[in-house]
Amino acid sequence: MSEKKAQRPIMALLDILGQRWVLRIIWELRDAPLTFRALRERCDQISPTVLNQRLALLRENGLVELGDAGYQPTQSCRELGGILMQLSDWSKSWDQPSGS
Amino acid sequence: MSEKKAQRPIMALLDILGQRWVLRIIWELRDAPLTFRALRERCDQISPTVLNQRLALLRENGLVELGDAGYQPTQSCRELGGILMQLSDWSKSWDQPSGS
DNA sequence: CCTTCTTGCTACATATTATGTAGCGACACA
DNA sequence: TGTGTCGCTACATAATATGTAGCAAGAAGG
Repeated sequence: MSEKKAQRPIMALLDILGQRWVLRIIWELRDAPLTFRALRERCDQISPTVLNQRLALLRENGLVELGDAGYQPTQSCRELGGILMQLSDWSKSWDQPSGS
Repeated sequence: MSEKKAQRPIMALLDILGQRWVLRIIWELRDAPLTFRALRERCDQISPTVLNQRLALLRENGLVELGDAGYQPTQSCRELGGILMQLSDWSKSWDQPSGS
């Protein structure tokens, strides 16, 4: 496949989080486990192809796991989710443009 | 263009940060301003087409600005960069897979 | 004026990635 | 034997990124 892997952890992390839908998936799993299909609905009906690719990636990297109730963040990822909560807080005071 | 804009701030933010190279760009600008070309080099020679698109996006959203010394994060974005630093800290204790 | 830098950025053909829709195989309940 | 769910796959089409070349503008020197 000839894919190069980032050397420093932060680079590897940014590589993963920077992929489309990844941040969103982690965000949607923040509260309760979701089934594959429920997760699709939360993510604007993302195509199952990509959702599966992302979930595989997140599972390989120990961020998400599939339990009885559906997909859920691992213990490790829950700390990461806490950081996303800070993003949420920050975004509330963020001065967005009012739509071109 | 028919692009839909996310309603809640966090969604809008995740939409932006979830685009390829965006997290990386913000990360690379954390210390000192960088010129367009210097930024390209830092980002593994990302194609100028995409770099320009992302910089335009970040500028429209008040996250990055072009000063005399090059591109730099806005005051607002510097807080966001602080959150990325937490990601960096977290990544150090993150248990990555040892390469397939 | 004429080079020779560097700057931000654009053009465009090619390659990679995502979307949308249909549906499979397994399991549960009736 | 239906009817429902589940995770997930196939595949054609559309959207996005890559890689390379190069333009126009500004500064510095001769």
